Amino acid sequence: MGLTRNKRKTDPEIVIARDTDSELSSSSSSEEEDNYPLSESEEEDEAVKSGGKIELEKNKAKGNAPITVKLIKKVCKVCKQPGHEAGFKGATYIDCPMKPCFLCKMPGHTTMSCPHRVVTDHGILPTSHRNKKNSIDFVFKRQLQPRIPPIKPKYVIPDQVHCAVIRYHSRRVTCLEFHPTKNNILLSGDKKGQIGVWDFAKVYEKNVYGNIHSVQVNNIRFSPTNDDMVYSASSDGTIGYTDLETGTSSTLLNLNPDGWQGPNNWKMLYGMDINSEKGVVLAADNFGFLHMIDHRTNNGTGEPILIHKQGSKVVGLDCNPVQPELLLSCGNDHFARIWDMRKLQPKASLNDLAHKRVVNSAYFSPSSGTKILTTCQDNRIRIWDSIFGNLDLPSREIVHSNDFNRHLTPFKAEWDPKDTSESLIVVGRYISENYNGTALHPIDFIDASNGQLVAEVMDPNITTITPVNKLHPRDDVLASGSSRSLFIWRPQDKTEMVEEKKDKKIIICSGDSKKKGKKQKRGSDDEDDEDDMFISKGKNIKVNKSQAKTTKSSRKTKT
DNA sequence: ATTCCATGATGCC
DNA sequence: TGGCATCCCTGGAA
Repeated sequence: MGLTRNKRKTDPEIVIARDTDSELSSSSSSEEEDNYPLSESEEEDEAVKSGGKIELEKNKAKGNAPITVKLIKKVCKVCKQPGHEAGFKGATYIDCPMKPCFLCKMPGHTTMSCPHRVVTDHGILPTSHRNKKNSIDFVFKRQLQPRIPPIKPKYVIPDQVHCAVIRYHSRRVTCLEFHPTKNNILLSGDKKGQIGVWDFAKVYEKNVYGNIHSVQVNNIRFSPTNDDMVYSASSDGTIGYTDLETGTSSTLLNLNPDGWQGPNNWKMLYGMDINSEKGVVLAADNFGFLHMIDHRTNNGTGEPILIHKQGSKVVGLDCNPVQPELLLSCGNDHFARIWDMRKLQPKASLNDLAHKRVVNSAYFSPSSGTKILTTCQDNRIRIWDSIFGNLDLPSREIVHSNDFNRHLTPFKAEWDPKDTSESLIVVGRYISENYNGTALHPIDFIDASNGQLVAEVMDPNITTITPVNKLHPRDDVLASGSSRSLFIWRPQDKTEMVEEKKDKKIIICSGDSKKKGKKQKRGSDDEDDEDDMFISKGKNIKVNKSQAKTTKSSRKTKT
Protein backbone atom coordinates (compact mmCIF):
# COMPACT_ATOMS: atom_id res chain seq x y z
CA MET A 1 0.00 0.00 0.00
CA GLY A 2 2.77 2.33 0.85
CA LEU A 3 4.38 1.28 -2.36
CA THR A 4 1.65 2.56 -4.57
CA ARG A 5 1.55 5.79 -2.73
CA ASN A 6 5.23 6.38 -3.07
CA LYS A 7 5.16 5.42 -6.66
CA ARG A 8 2.54 7.96 -7.42
CA LYS A 9 4.44 10.67 -5.74
CA THR A 10 7.71 9.97 -7.44
CA ASP A 11 6.37 9.77 -10.95
CA PRO A 12 6.14 13.48 -11.68
CA GLU A 13 9.58 13.94 -10.25
CA ILE A 14 11.13 11.87 -12.96
CA VAL A 15 10.16 14.46 -15.47
CA ILE A 16 11.50 17.15 -13.29
CA ALA A 17 14.80 15.45 -12.77
CA ARG A 18 15.39 15.44 -16.48
CA ASP A 19 14.74 19.13 -16.58
CA THR A 20 18.10 20.27 -15.30
CA ASP A 21 17.34 23.92 -15.40
CA SER A 22 18.99 25.50 -12.39
CA GLU A 23 16.41 28.18 -11.99
CA LEU A 24 15.33 26.94 -8.64
CA SER A 25 18.68 25.86 -7.40
CA SER A 26 18.61 28.58 -4.82
CA SER A 27 15.87 26.69 -3.09
CA SER A 28 16.92 23.81 -0.95
CA SER A 29 15.26 21.21 -3.08
CA SER A 30 17.70 20.74 -5.89
CA GLU A 31 20.26 18.49 -4.36
CA GLU A 32 17.90 15.66 -3.78
CA GLU A 33 16.57 15.84 -7.27
CA ASP A 34 19.94 15.69 -8.92
CA ASN A 35 20.58 12.13 -8.00
CA TYR A 36 17.05 11.02 -7.87
CA PRO A 37 16.81 7.31 -8.51
CA LEU A 38 14.69 5.52 -11.00
CA SER A 39 11.11 5.29 -10.01
CA GLU A 40 10.10 2.06 -8.43
CA SER A 41 8.11 1.11 -11.45
CA GLU A 42 11.08 1.42 -13.71
CA GLU A 43 13.15 -0.56 -11.30
CA GLU A 44 10.53 -3.22 -11.27
CA ASP A 45 10.49 -3.37 -15.01
CA GLU A 46 14.18 -3.93 -15.16
CA ALA A 47 13.94 -6.61 -12.59
CA VAL A 48 11.50 -8.46 -14.72
CA LYS A 49 13.51 -8.07 -17.88
CA SER A 50 16.46 -9.64 -16.23
CA GLY A 51 14.46 -12.41 -14.68
CA GLY A 52 14.33 -11.08 -11.17
CA LYS A 53 18.08 -10.76 -10.85
CA ILE A 54 18.01 -7.42 -9.19
CA GLU A 55 15.85 -8.64 -6.43
CA LEU A 56 18.07 -11.64 -5.77
CA GLU A 57 21.21 -9.58 -5.72
CA LYS A 58 19.67 -7.25 -3.26
CA ASN A 59 19.05 -10.13 -0.94
CA LYS A 60 22.59 -11.36 -1.28
CA ALA A 61 23.99 -7.99 -0.57
CA LYS A 62 22.13 -7.85 2.64
CA GLY A 63 23.98 -10.96 3.73
CA ASN A 64 21.03 -12.57 5.44
CA ALA A 65 19.16 -14.27 2.67
CA PRO A 66 15.64 -14.88 3.88
CA ILE A 67 14.15 -18.34 3.59
CA THR A 68 11.44 -17.06 1.33
CA VAL A 69 13.08 -15.49 -1.67
CA LYS A 70 10.60 -13.16 -3.25
CA LEU A 71 10.69 -13.50 -7.00
CA ILE A 72 8.94 -10.69 -8.69
CA LYS A 73 5.98 -12.44 -10.17
CA LYS A 74 3.73 -10.06 -11.99
CA VAL A 75 0.47 -10.19 -10.17
CA CYS A 76 -2.27 -7.63 -10.39
CA LYS A 77 -2.25 -5.48 -7.30
CA VAL A 78 -6.00 -5.15 -7.38
CA CYS A 79 -7.27 -8.70 -7.96
CA LYS A 80 -4.05 -10.65 -7.23
CA GLN A 81 -4.41 -12.55 -10.48
CA PRO A 82 -1.43 -13.10 -12.77
CA GLY A 83 -1.33 -12.15 -16.42
CA HIS A 84 -2.02 -8.47 -16.10
CA GLU A 85 -1.14 -5.47 -13.99
CA ALA A 86 -3.06 -2.61 -12.54
CA GLY A 87 -1.94 0.65 -11.07
CA PHE A 88 -0.01 3.66 -12.15
CA LYS A 89 2.34 3.27 -15.07
CA GLY A 90 4.07 6.59 -15.04
CA ALA A 91 1.27 9.09 -14.93
CA THR A 92 -1.27 6.75 -16.44
CA TYR A 93 -3.40 4.46 -14.37
CA ILE A 94 -4.04 1.02 -15.77
CA ASP A 95 -7.33 -0.46 -14.66
CA CYS A 96 -7.66 -4.01 -13.52
CA PRO A 97 -9.76 -5.66 -16.25
CA MET A 98 -11.42 -7.86 -13.66
CA LYS A 99 -13.05 -4.84 -12.08
CA PRO A 100 -15.88 -2.79 -13.50
CA CYS A 101 -14.85 0.38 -15.27
CA PHE A 102 -13.64 2.92 -12.76
CA LEU A 103 -15.38 5.70 -14.62
CA CYS A 104 -18.85 4.46 -15.55
CA LYS A 105 -18.93 1.47 -13.18
CA MET A 106 -20.08 -0.90 -15.91
CA PRO A 107 -18.32 -4.27 -16.28
CA GLY A 108 -16.73 -5.54 -19.46
CA HIS A 109 -14.29 -2.73 -20.15
CA THR A 110 -11.77 -0.49 -18.45
CA THR A 111 -11.52 3.26 -18.13
CA MET A 112 -9.18 3.32 -21.10
CA SER A 113 -11.84 1.99 -23.44
CA CYS A 114 -14.85 3.43 -21.66
CA PRO A 115 -17.26 5.09 -24.08
CA HIS A 116 -17.71 7.85 -21.54
CA ARG A 117 -14.05 8.58 -21.30
CA VAL A 118 -13.43 12.20 -22.10
CA VAL A 119 -9.79 12.53 -22.94
CA THR A 120 -7.90 9.82 -24.76
CA ASP A 121 -4.53 11.46 -24.72
CA HIS A 122 -2.95 14.77 -24.06
CA GLY A 123 -3.39 17.19 -26.89
CA ILE A 124 -6.15 15.24 -28.50
CA LEU A 125 -9.60 16.68 -28.41
CA PRO A 126 -12.15 14.81 -26.40
CA THR A 127 -14.17 12.46 -28.52
CA SER A 128 -17.28 14.36 -27.66
CA HIS A 129 -15.68 17.47 -29.08
CA ARG A 130 -14.36 15.99 -32.25
CA ASN A 131 -16.20 17.68 -35.02
CA LYS A 132 -16.68 14.96 -37.53
CA LYS A 133 -19.35 16.77 -39.46
CA ASN A 134 -19.12 20.09 -41.18
CA SER A 135 -21.27 23.04 -40.30
CA ILE A 136 -23.94 22.20 -42.85
CA ASP A 137 -24.34 18.81 -41.33
CA PHE A 138 -24.76 20.49 -38.04
CA VAL A 139 -27.46 22.83 -39.25
CA PHE A 140 -29.19 19.97 -40.98
CA LYS A 141 -29.06 17.91 -37.88
CA ARG A 142 -30.57 20.76 -35.96
CA GLN A 143 -33.47 20.89 -38.35
CA LEU A 144 -34.04 17.20 -38.04
CA GLN A 145 -33.68 17.17 -34.33
CA PRO A 146 -35.29 20.23 -32.84
CA ARG A 147 -34.41 18.98 -29.41
CA ILE A 148 -30.83 19.99 -29.93
CA PRO A 149 -30.60 23.17 -27.90
CA PRO A 150 -30.13 26.53 -29.57
CA ILE A 151 -26.62 27.81 -30.05
CA LYS A 152 -25.63 29.55 -26.89
CA PRO A 153 -23.26 32.44 -26.54
CA LYS A 154 -19.73 31.26 -26.10
CA TYR A 155 -18.88 30.49 -22.57
CA VAL A 156 -16.18 32.45 -20.83
CA ILE A 157 -14.03 29.98 -18.97
CA PRO A 158 -11.68 31.10 -16.22
CA ASP A 159 -8.92 28.71 -17.17
CA GLN A 160 -5.75 30.36 -15.92
CA VAL A 161 -4.49 30.49 -12.40
CA HIS A 162 -4.45 34.15 -11.52
CA CYS A 163 -3.26 33.84 -7.97
CA ALA A 164 -3.14 31.32 -5.23
CA VAL A 165 -2.47 30.76 -1.61
CA ILE A 166 -0.47 27.62 -1.22
CA ARG A 167 -1.00 25.69 1.98
CA TYR A 168 -3.28 28.40 3.20
CA HIS A 169 -5.29 26.13 5.42
CA SER A 170 -3.80 23.69 7.85
CA ARG A 171 -6.24 21.00 6.71
CA ARG A 172 -8.01 20.42 3.44
CA VAL A 173 -10.50 22.95 2.17
CA THR A 174 -14.12 21.88 2.54
CA CYS A 175 -16.18 24.81 1.32
CA LEU A 176 -15.94 28.18 -0.40
CA GLU A 177 -18.17 31.23 -0.48
CA PHE A 178 -17.82 34.56 -2.26
CA HIS A 179 -18.70 37.76 -0.48
CA PRO A 180 -22.13 39.00 -1.58
CA THR A 181 -20.97 42.53 -2.37
CA LYS A 182 -17.19 42.79 -2.11
CA ASN A 183 -16.01 41.18 -5.31
CA ASN A 184 -12.58 40.09 -4.19
CA ILE A 185 -13.35 38.48 -0.88
CA LEU A 186 -13.41 34.72 -0.67
CA LEU A 187 -14.31 32.73 2.41
CA SER A 188 -13.08 29.21 2.86
CA GLY A 189 -13.73 26.58 5.44
CA ASP A 190 -11.47 23.66 6.25
CA LYS A 191 -11.47 20.27 7.89
CA LYS A 192 -10.02 21.62 11.06
CA GLY A 193 -12.88 24.04 11.58
CA GLN A 194 -11.11 27.19 10.55
CA ILE A 195 -12.57 29.86 8.31
CA GLY A 196 -10.34 31.88 6.06
CA VAL A 197 -11.06 35.31 4.67
CA TRP A 198 -8.95 36.15 1.67
CA ASP A 199 -8.81 39.33 -0.37
CA PHE A 200 -7.56 37.83 -3.60
CA ALA A 201 -7.16 41.21 -5.27
CA LYS A 202 -4.59 42.23 -2.73
CA VAL A 203 -3.47 38.60 -2.64
CA TYR A 204 -1.49 38.90 0.54
CA GLU A 205 -4.43 39.98 2.67
CA LYS A 206 -5.71 36.96 4.41
CA ASN A 207 -7.06 36.10 7.79
CA VAL A 208 -7.91 32.84 9.42
CA TYR A 209 -10.42 32.42 12.19
CA GLY A 210 -9.69 29.37 14.27
CA ASN A 211 -12.02 29.98 17.17
CA ILE A 212 -15.33 29.31 15.48
CA HIS A 213 -15.47 25.54 15.09
CA SER A 214 -13.56 22.62 16.45
CA VAL A 215 -13.90 20.39 13.38
CA GLN A 216 -14.76 20.54 9.71
CA VAL A 217 -16.76 23.47 8.39
CA ASN A 218 -19.32 22.18 5.93
CA ASN A 219 -21.08 25.30 4.75
CA ILE A 220 -20.74 29.06 4.97
CA ARG A 221 -23.50 31.57 4.22
CA PHE A 222 -23.54 35.32 4.52
CA SER A 223 -26.31 36.96 6.42
CA PRO A 224 -28.87 38.40 4.01
CA THR A 225 -29.15 41.51 6.14
CA ASN A 226 -25.56 42.17 7.16
CA ASP A 227 -22.61 41.62 4.85
CA ASP A 228 -20.17 41.33 7.70
CA MET A 229 -21.91 38.45 9.40
CA VAL A 230 -21.58 34.83 8.35
CA TYR A 231 -23.28 31.64 9.39
CA SER A 232 -21.28 28.45 9.36
CA ALA A 233 -22.35 24.85 9.82
CA SER A 234 -19.86 22.39 11.17
CA SER A 235 -19.36 18.75 12.02
CA ASP A 236 -18.95 19.87 15.60
CA GLY A 237 -22.73 20.14 15.56
CA THR A 238 -22.92 23.89 15.84
CA ILE A 239 -24.00 26.82 13.77
CA GLY A 240 -21.58 29.67 14.21
CA TYR A 241 -22.46 33.30 13.67
CA THR A 242 -19.35 35.36 13.14
CA ASP A 243 -18.57 39.00 12.66
CA LEU A 244 -15.87 39.11 10.01
CA GLU A 245 -14.72 42.54 11.05
CA THR A 246 -14.10 41.77 14.68
CA GLY A 247 -13.80 37.99 14.55
CA THR A 248 -16.21 37.61 17.41
CA SER A 249 -18.35 34.56 17.08
CA SER A 250 -21.40 33.18 18.79
CA THR A 251 -22.98 29.75 18.65
CA LEU A 252 -26.59 29.80 17.52
CA LEU A 253 -27.23 26.10 17.65
CA ASN A 254 -25.40 23.32 19.42
CA LEU A 255 -26.56 19.78 18.84
CA ASN A 256 -24.09 18.33 21.32
CA PRO A 257 -24.70 20.34 24.48
CA ASP A 258 -23.53 17.47 26.65
CA GLY A 259 -20.28 17.00 24.83
CA TRP A 260 -18.89 13.77 23.52
CA GLN A 261 -21.22 10.84 24.17
CA GLY A 262 -19.62 8.43 21.75
CA PRO A 263 -19.60 8.33 17.96
CA ASN A 264 -23.15 7.04 17.77
CA ASN A 265 -24.48 10.11 19.47
CA TRP A 266 -22.31 12.84 18.08
CA LYS A 267 -24.34 15.09 15.83
CA MET A 268 -22.88 16.92 12.90
CA LEU A 269 -24.31 19.66 10.75
CA TYR A 270 -23.77 19.47 7.01
CA GLY A 271 -26.17 21.14 4.61
CA MET A 272 -27.06 24.73 5.36
CA ASP A 273 -28.87 27.48 3.49
CA ILE A 274 -30.77 30.63 4.28
CA ASN A 275 -34.31 31.37 3.26
CA SER A 276 -34.32 35.13 3.48
CA GLU A 277 -38.00 35.45 2.59
CA LYS A 278 -38.93 33.39 5.57
CA GLY A 279 -36.10 34.74 7.66
CA VAL A 280 -34.81 31.33 8.56
CA VAL A 281 -31.48 29.56 8.59
CA LEU A 282 -31.84 25.91 7.67
CA ALA A 283 -29.32 23.27 8.61
CA ALA A 284 -29.42 19.50 8.47
CA ASP A 285 -27.61 16.92 10.54
CA ASN A 286 -26.13 13.47 10.09
CA PHE A 287 -29.16 11.70 11.55
CA GLY A 288 -31.64 12.85 8.94
CA PHE A 289 -33.03 15.90 10.70
CA LEU A 290 -33.60 19.47 9.63
CA HIS A 291 -33.02 22.28 12.11
CA MET A 292 -34.15 25.87 11.77
CA ILE A 293 -33.03 29.15 13.25
CA ASP A 294 -34.90 32.42 13.01
CA HIS A 295 -32.23 34.63 11.57
CA ARG A 296 -33.69 37.82 12.97
CA THR A 297 -33.74 36.66 16.55
CA ASN A 298 -31.13 33.94 16.01
CA ASN A 299 -33.18 31.57 18.09
CA GLY A 300 -34.06 28.04 17.16
CA THR A 301 -37.55 27.55 15.86
CA GLY A 302 -39.50 24.41 16.54
CA GLU A 303 -38.43 20.83 16.75
CA PRO A 304 -36.07 19.19 14.30
CA ILE A 305 -37.86 17.50 11.41
CA LEU A 306 -36.92 14.16 9.92
CA ILE A 307 -36.45 14.83 6.21
CA HIS A 308 -34.29 11.87 5.21
CA LYS A 309 -33.96 8.30 6.33
CA GLN A 310 -33.51 8.19 10.05
CA GLY A 311 -29.88 7.91 10.99
CA SER A 312 -28.61 8.95 7.56
CA LYS A 313 -26.63 12.03 6.82
CA VAL A 314 -28.30 14.96 5.09
CA VAL A 315 -25.45 16.50 3.14
CA GLY A 316 -27.08 19.33 1.27
CA LEU A 317 -29.82 21.95 1.49
CA ASP A 318 -30.75 24.48 -1.17
CA CYS A 319 -33.46 27.11 -1.14
CA ASN A 320 -35.14 27.92 -4.43
CA PRO A 321 -33.97 31.32 -5.73
CA VAL A 322 -37.42 32.26 -7.05
CA GLN A 323 -40.00 30.34 -5.09
CA PRO A 324 -39.30 30.70 -1.36
CA GLU A 325 -41.65 27.87 -0.50
CA LEU A 326 -39.38 25.33 -2.18
CA LEU A 327 -36.52 23.58 -0.45
CA LEU A 328 -34.23 20.95 -1.89
CA SER A 329 -32.37 18.45 0.24
CA CYS A 330 -30.10 15.54 -0.50
CA GLY A 331 -28.42 12.89 1.52
CA ASN A 332 -26.86 9.54 2.12
CA ASP A 333 -30.14 7.73 1.71
CA HIS A 334 -29.63 8.07 -2.06
CA PHE A 335 -32.37 10.64 -2.46
CA ALA A 336 -32.73 14.29 -3.27
CA ARG A 337 -36.05 15.62 -2.07
CA ILE A 338 -38.13 18.67 -2.88
CA TRP A 339 -40.05 20.15 0.02
CA ASP A 340 -42.77 22.68 0.54
CA MET A 341 -41.64 24.93 3.36
CA ARG A 342 -45.23 25.18 4.54
CA LYS A 343 -45.48 21.45 4.90
CA LEU A 344 -42.24 20.36 6.47
CA GLN A 345 -42.95 17.06 8.10
CA PRO A 346 -41.60 13.54 7.75
CA LYS A 347 -42.45 11.83 4.47
CA ALA A 348 -44.31 14.87 3.18
CA SER A 349 -41.83 15.76 0.47
CA LEU A 350 -43.24 16.91 -2.84
CA ASN A 351 -40.83 14.73 -4.78
CA ASP A 352 -38.13 12.20 -4.14
CA LEU A 353 -35.42 12.10 -6.77
CA ALA A 354 -33.95 8.62 -6.69
CA HIS A 355 -30.23 8.05 -7.12
CA LYS A 356 -28.16 4.92 -7.14
CA ARG A 357 -25.76 6.08 -4.48
CA VAL A 358 -25.13 8.88 -2.02
CA VAL A 359 -26.10 12.29 -3.36
CA ASN A 360 -23.29 14.76 -2.69
CA SER A 361 -25.23 17.83 -3.71
CA ALA A 362 -28.48 19.05 -5.21
CA TYR A 363 -29.00 22.58 -6.46
CA PHE A 364 -31.83 24.48 -8.06
CA SER A 365 -30.77 26.38 -11.15
CA PRO A 366 -29.66 29.90 -10.20
CA SER A 367 -31.99 32.13 -12.26
CA SER A 368 -35.31 30.41 -12.80
CA GLY A 369 -35.00 27.83 -10.09
CA THR A 370 -36.79 25.33 -12.30
CA LYS A 371 -33.93 22.95 -13.03
CA ILE A 372 -32.14 20.66 -10.64
CA LEU A 373 -28.52 19.56 -10.77
CA THR A 374 -27.29 16.72 -8.58
CA THR A 375 -23.93 15.06 -8.06
CA CYS A 376 -24.02 11.42 -7.08
CA GLN A 377 -21.36 9.01 -5.98
CA ASP A 378 -22.28 6.63 -8.76
CA ASN A 379 -20.14 8.88 -10.98
CA ARG A 380 -23.10 10.55 -12.59
CA ILE A 381 -24.25 14.13 -12.71
CA ARG A 382 -27.99 14.34 -13.18
CA ILE A 383 -30.06 17.16 -14.54
CA TRP A 384 -33.81 17.55 -14.25
CA ASP A 385 -34.86 20.17 -16.79
CA SER A 386 -38.09 21.17 -15.12
CA ILE A 387 -39.34 20.70 -11.62
CA PHE A 388 -42.83 20.97 -13.08
CA GLY A 389 -42.34 17.97 -15.31
CA ASN A 390 -42.08 14.32 -14.52
CA LEU A 391 -39.35 13.89 -11.95
CA ASP A 392 -39.30 10.11 -11.93
CA LEU A 393 -36.20 10.12 -14.07
CA PRO A 394 -33.64 12.82 -14.72
CA SER A 395 -33.59 14.54 -18.07
CA ARG A 396 -29.94 13.64 -18.48
CA GLU A 397 -27.25 11.67 -16.79
CA ILE A 398 -23.67 12.67 -17.42
CA VAL A 399 -21.04 10.11 -16.55
CA HIS A 400 -18.35 12.00 -14.71
CA SER A 401 -15.61 10.85 -12.39
CA ASN A 402 -16.61 12.15 -8.99
CA ASP A 403 -16.23 9.12 -6.78
CA PHE A 404 -16.15 9.85 -3.17
CA ASN A 405 -12.92 8.88 -1.56
CA ARG A 406 -11.45 9.06 1.83
CA HIS A 407 -9.64 12.30 2.55
CA LEU A 408 -11.40 14.07 -0.23
CA THR A 409 -14.06 16.68 0.18
CA PRO A 410 -17.07 15.37 -1.75
CA PHE A 411 -17.39 16.63 -5.30
CA LYS A 412 -20.31 18.95 -5.99
CA ALA A 413 -21.27 20.07 -9.46
CA GLU A 414 -22.34 23.70 -9.31
CA TRP A 415 -24.16 26.01 -11.68
CA ASP A 416 -22.52 29.10 -13.11
CA PRO A 417 -24.67 31.78 -11.45
CA LYS A 418 -23.91 34.17 -14.33
CA ASP A 419 -25.12 31.88 -17.10
CA THR A 420 -28.69 32.94 -17.71
CA SER A 421 -29.24 29.96 -19.99
CA GLU A 422 -28.64 27.82 -16.91
CA SER A 423 -26.40 25.44 -18.75
CA LEU A 424 -22.83 25.86 -17.62
CA ILE A 425 -21.74 23.83 -14.65
CA VAL A 426 -18.39 23.31 -13.00
CA VAL A 427 -17.17 20.22 -11.21
CA GLY A 428 -13.81 18.83 -10.25
CA ARG A 429 -12.66 15.52 -11.67
CA TYR A 430 -11.32 12.67 -9.60
CA ILE A 431 -9.79 10.51 -12.25
CA SER A 432 -6.46 11.70 -13.53
CA GLU A 433 -5.12 12.02 -17.03
CA ASN A 434 -1.58 11.91 -18.23
CA TYR A 435 -0.57 15.39 -19.27
CA ASN A 436 2.96 15.36 -20.57
CA GLY A 437 3.98 12.80 -18.03
CA THR A 438 2.18 14.35 -15.10
CA ALA A 439 -1.03 13.02 -13.65
CA LEU A 440 -3.41 15.93 -13.30
CA HIS A 441 -7.01 16.13 -12.18
CA PRO A 442 -8.76 18.82 -14.21
CA ILE A 443 -11.73 20.92 -13.27
CA ASP A 444 -14.47 20.28 -15.78
CA PHE A 445 -16.86 22.79 -17.28
CA ILE A 446 -19.83 20.97 -18.69
CA ASP A 447 -22.78 22.13 -20.73
CA ALA A 448 -25.63 20.69 -18.69
CA SER A 449 -28.05 21.01 -21.60
CA ASN A 450 -26.24 18.41 -23.67
CA GLY A 451 -23.62 16.90 -21.43
CA GLN A 452 -20.73 18.10 -23.52
CA LEU A 453 -17.44 18.95 -21.98
CA VAL A 454 -16.90 22.66 -22.58
CA ALA A 455 -13.48 22.94 -20.99
CA GLU A 456 -11.14 21.08 -18.75
CA VAL A 457 -9.12 23.41 -16.64
CA MET A 458 -5.86 22.50 -14.99
CA ASP A 459 -2.46 23.81 -14.03
CA PRO A 460 0.69 21.73 -13.77
CA ASN A 461 1.28 23.31 -10.39
CA ILE A 462 -1.84 21.68 -9.05
CA THR A 463 -1.28 17.96 -8.83
CA THR A 464 -3.88 17.37 -6.17
CA ILE A 465 -7.55 16.75 -6.79
CA THR A 466 -9.73 19.86 -6.77
CA PRO A 467 -13.15 18.89 -5.45
CA VAL A 468 -14.25 22.31 -4.22
CA ASN A 469 -15.12 24.84 -6.90
CA LYS A 470 -17.16 27.98 -6.86
CA LEU A 471 -17.94 30.34 -9.71
CA HIS A 472 -18.12 34.02 -8.92
CA PRO A 473 -21.66 35.45 -8.89
CA ARG A 474 -20.67 38.48 -10.98
CA ASP A 475 -17.14 38.17 -12.38
CA ASP A 476 -15.54 35.65 -14.67
CA VAL A 477 -13.71 34.11 -11.78
CA LEU A 478 -13.43 30.59 -10.51
CA ALA A 479 -12.30 29.86 -6.99
CA SER A 480 -11.15 26.39 -6.20
CA GLY A 481 -9.91 24.56 -3.18
CA SER A 482 -7.46 21.75 -3.65
CA SER A 483 -6.06 20.06 -0.60
CA ARG A 484 -4.97 22.92 1.68
CA SER A 485 -4.57 25.51 -1.07
CA LEU A 486 -6.82 28.05 -2.71
CA PHE A 487 -6.70 29.11 -6.33
CA ILE A 488 -8.28 31.93 -8.25
CA TRP A 489 -8.75 31.38 -11.96
CA ARG A 490 -9.49 34.00 -14.57
CA PRO A 491 -10.03 33.71 -18.31
CA GLN A 492 -6.99 33.66 -20.48
CA ASP A 493 -6.68 37.05 -22.08
CA LYS A 494 -5.83 36.24 -25.64
CA THR A 495 -4.97 39.80 -26.56
CA GLU A 496 -2.44 40.11 -23.78
CA MET A 497 1.12 39.08 -24.16
CA VAL A 498 1.83 35.73 -22.68
CA GLU A 499 4.84 37.09 -20.86
CA GLU A 500 2.84 39.73 -19.16
CA LYS A 501 0.31 37.17 -18.16
CA LYS A 502 3.03 35.12 -16.59
CA ASP A 503 4.21 38.05 -14.58
CA LYS A 504 0.78 38.57 -13.19
CA LYS A 505 0.81 35.15 -11.72
CA ILE A 506 1.48 35.41 -8.07
CA ILE A 507 1.93 32.59 -5.71
CA ILE A 508 1.98 32.98 -2.03
CA CYS A 509 3.43 30.27 0.03
CA SER A 510 2.53 30.38 3.62
CA GLY A 511 4.61 28.16 5.80
CA ASP A 512 3.22 26.02 8.54
CA SER A 513 4.77 26.70 11.89
CA LYS A 514 4.33 23.12 13.03
CA LYS A 515 6.22 21.76 10.07
CA LYS A 516 8.96 24.25 10.31
CA GLY A 517 11.42 22.34 12.38
CA LYS A 518 11.05 19.13 10.49
CA LYS A 519 11.32 20.57 7.06
CA GLN A 520 14.08 22.97 7.63
CA LYS A 521 16.55 20.28 8.39
CA ARG A 522 16.69 19.50 4.73
CA GLY A 523 17.69 22.93 3.62
CA SER A 524 21.20 24.26 3.69
CA ASP A 525 19.94 27.53 4.98
CA ASP A 526 16.89 28.77 6.72
CA GLU A 527 15.33 30.33 3.73
CA ASP A 528 12.46 28.04 3.00
CA ASP A 529 9.34 27.33 4.92
CA GLU A 530 9.33 30.27 7.19
CA ASP A 531 6.15 31.43 8.73
CA ASP A 532 6.20 34.51 6.57
CA MET A 533 4.50 34.24 3.29
CA PHE A 534 6.45 34.62 0.13
CA ILE A 535 5.17 36.75 -2.63
CA SER A 536 6.90 36.74 -5.91
CA LYS A 537 6.18 37.17 -9.54
CA GLY A 538 7.01 35.35 -12.70
CA LYS A 539 10.26 33.51 -12.70
CA ASN A 540 11.30 34.40 -9.22
CA ILE A 541 8.64 32.42 -7.52
CA LYS A 542 9.99 31.41 -4.23
CA VAL A 543 8.32 28.38 -2.89
CA ASN A 544 8.87 25.51 -0.60
CA LYS A 545 10.22 22.14 -1.59
CA SER A 546 7.09 20.47 -2.76
CA GLN A 547 5.99 23.47 -4.72
CA ALA A 548 9.37 23.90 -6.30
CA LYS A 549 9.09 20.55 -7.98
CA THR A 550 5.83 21.24 -9.63
CA THR A 551 6.87 24.70 -10.62
CA LYS A 552 9.65 23.18 -12.58
CA SER A 553 7.41 20.78 -14.34
CA SER A 554 5.10 23.61 -15.16
CA ARG A 555 7.84 25.32 -17.07
CA LYS A 556 8.47 22.21 -18.95
CA THR A 557 4.93 21.72 -20.04
CA LYS A 558 4.37 25.30 -20.96
CA THR A 559 7.33 25.75 -23.25
C1' DA B 1 13.01 7.11 6.39
C1' DT B 2 9.06 4.42 6.67
C1' DT B 3 4.74 2.96 8.41
C1' DC B 4 0.45 3.95 10.29
C1' DC B 5 -3.70 6.21 10.92
C1' DA B 6 -7.73 8.97 10.25
C1' DT B 7 -11.89 9.42 7.83
C1' DG B 8 -16.58 7.50 4.53
C1' DA B 9 -19.07 4.54 2.07
C1' DT B 10 -19.40 0.28 -0.12
C1' DG B 11 -19.75 -4.41 -1.09
C1' DC B 12 -18.90 -8.93 0.13
C1' DC B 13 -19.56 -12.61 3.17
C1' DT C 1 -28.05 -7.90 9.67
C1' DG C 2 -23.05 -6.54 10.91
C1' DG C 3 -18.30 -7.03 10.61
C1' DC C 4 -14.54 -6.21 7.75
C1' DA C 5 -11.51 -5.44 3.79
C1' DT C 6 -11.10 -2.23 0.21
C1' DC C 7 -10.41 2.21 -2.24
C1' DC C 8 -6.62 5.99 -8.68
C1' DC C 9 -5.92 10.44 -1.35
C1' DT C 10 -3.47 13.22 1.80
C1' DG C 11 -1.15 14.96 5.61
C1' DG C 12 0.44 14.37 10.06
C1' DA C 13 2.02 11.44 13.78
C1' DA C 14 4.42 7.52 15.42
